[in-house]
Amino acid sequence: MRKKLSKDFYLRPDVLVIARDLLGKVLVTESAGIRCAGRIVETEAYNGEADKASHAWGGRRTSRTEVMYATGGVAYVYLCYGIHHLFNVVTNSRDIPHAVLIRALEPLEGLDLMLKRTGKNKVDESLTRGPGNAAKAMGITTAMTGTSLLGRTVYIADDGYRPAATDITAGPRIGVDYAGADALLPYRFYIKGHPNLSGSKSTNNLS
DNA sequence: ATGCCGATGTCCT
DNA sequence: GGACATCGGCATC
Repeated sequence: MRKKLSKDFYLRPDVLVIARDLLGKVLVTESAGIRCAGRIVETEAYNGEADKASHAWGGRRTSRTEVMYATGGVAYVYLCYGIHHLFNVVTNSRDIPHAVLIRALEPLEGLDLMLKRTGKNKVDESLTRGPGNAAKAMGITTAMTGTSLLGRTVYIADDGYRPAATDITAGPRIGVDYAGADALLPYRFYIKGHPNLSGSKSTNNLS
């Protein structure tokens, strides 16, 4: 039984708490009556204007990033390296550009459609590992940016699953070396040892 | 197991 | 023109 997360979940002021709470929740998309779902196993928090790794660093506003300043509970999807569509959840109040990047999923439902979208012929760990792959499998594109997460096409739900607190780990974000000291902040959250995690063994604290 | 490379839209200098 | 919240393939250790 899945219960869609309410607006209040996204309006909370601490994006780090939200990024952590999203671990174990279920991301759902629906298109042409077919549903796909995946459990969130890796996230990254982007902490607003003060965070040098964020697209909203220094209060930058462009047509691409404008949606980060919207009231929490909408999608921010942007094109990375001109190829990959990356899915983020916008949080906090209007004009506070907090967001959480969904970096990896455990596939749960709609596997046939995920395979079709990604052009793969079998389900393996790579199907939803990493933000580009996860969005592709779920059918998420930049066309969805600004979409409410309280609707039907894309949302996040709680099915009662709770990761063990001892399995939740925080570490530095991936691919943000340009952000100087902010690159070292432990803003990446993940379920320790999960097979769908992005990053290397060392970044996942596995020897 | 690790490292380099190319693909390429949006933003910045 | 260059950098970038990435990925898969191929080369090399």
